[in-house]
Amino acid sequence: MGWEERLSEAGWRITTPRRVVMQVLRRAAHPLSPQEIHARGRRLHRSLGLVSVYRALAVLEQAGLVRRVHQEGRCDGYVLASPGHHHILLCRRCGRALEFPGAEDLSGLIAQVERRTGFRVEDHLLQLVGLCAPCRRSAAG
Amino acid sequence: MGWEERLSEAGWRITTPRRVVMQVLRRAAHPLSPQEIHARGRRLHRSLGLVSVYRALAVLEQAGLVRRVHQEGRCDGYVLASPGHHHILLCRRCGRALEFPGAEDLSGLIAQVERRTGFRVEDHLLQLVGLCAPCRRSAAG
DNA sequence: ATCTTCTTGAAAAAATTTTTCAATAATCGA
DNA sequence: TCGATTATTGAAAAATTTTTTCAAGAAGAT
Repeated sequence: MGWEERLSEAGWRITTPRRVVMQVLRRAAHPLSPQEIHARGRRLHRSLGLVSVYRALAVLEQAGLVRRVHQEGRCDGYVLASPGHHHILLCRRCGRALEFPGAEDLSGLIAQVERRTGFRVEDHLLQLVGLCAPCRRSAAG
Repeated sequence: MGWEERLSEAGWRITTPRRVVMQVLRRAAHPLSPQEIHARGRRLHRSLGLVSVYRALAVLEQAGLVRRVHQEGRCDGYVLASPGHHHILLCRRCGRALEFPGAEDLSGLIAQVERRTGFRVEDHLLQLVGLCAPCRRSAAG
């Protein structure tokens, strides 16, 4: 099922700003801030307003089509999100963001946490930071 | 080793704003924004400026004494950080933040990621969201 | 006690995000 | 395909958050 269909089924309209944001993120090699999305988006749709980028991101994030990336210094980056749970791999050199599928891998850890703390874990945010394969090869750490 | 010593050894001075921020966070039951830290801090030190809170947080974070908490909507919350690597447990009901020690628990997952993607994982950010023990008992989901 | 230099607080500037509102465009039903 | 309905847009303004600047003040070393 395509993203447009998913948006529709969630009750949202398919509009030009939303299409443009998706397209910009699809082509992006690394997480983009609203400003960056706006700048690139205008090349596809001249009259695109920054406000609409903010609004589109909010809607797309709610629909699970887009994901916010959390970094030390900045938390304003967005990437495309595949359906299902994924972890994020962030390359500290080229900035590329990769998705890594699966949530089961954490079940052992989560069970341990629940046992020791009495916490009931419902969700999680996992981001791994390091060097992607190409950057590993081409560079001195 | 106390935090003051750790700060000193890292080359920073022990100042009133930094002391106040630490004290406020020590007493806090949940992550606080710079604004909130400022408001509470002024009760301990009248002339405390908001700018100094921002600056103190930056320094304390660099020194590993304070940690920023990343949430869906807001990423401006800070909590005290214990030495060593910890994961964060966030209660979605009362907002409390707990630390959970250990990084080894992820080694299996990390090895798997490295094997499958060629990524070299150097660091990670893991936050678990759910219900803490008291909230589990006292509340309907 | 004094000197050096890091740090502070206030004001201002910059940057980011949200609100408002009339105009526009997406979807639905005929 | 054409209207009618209503969500959505873009621009301006407002609100909020964060950073910069700089003279005055305080921390730490001698």
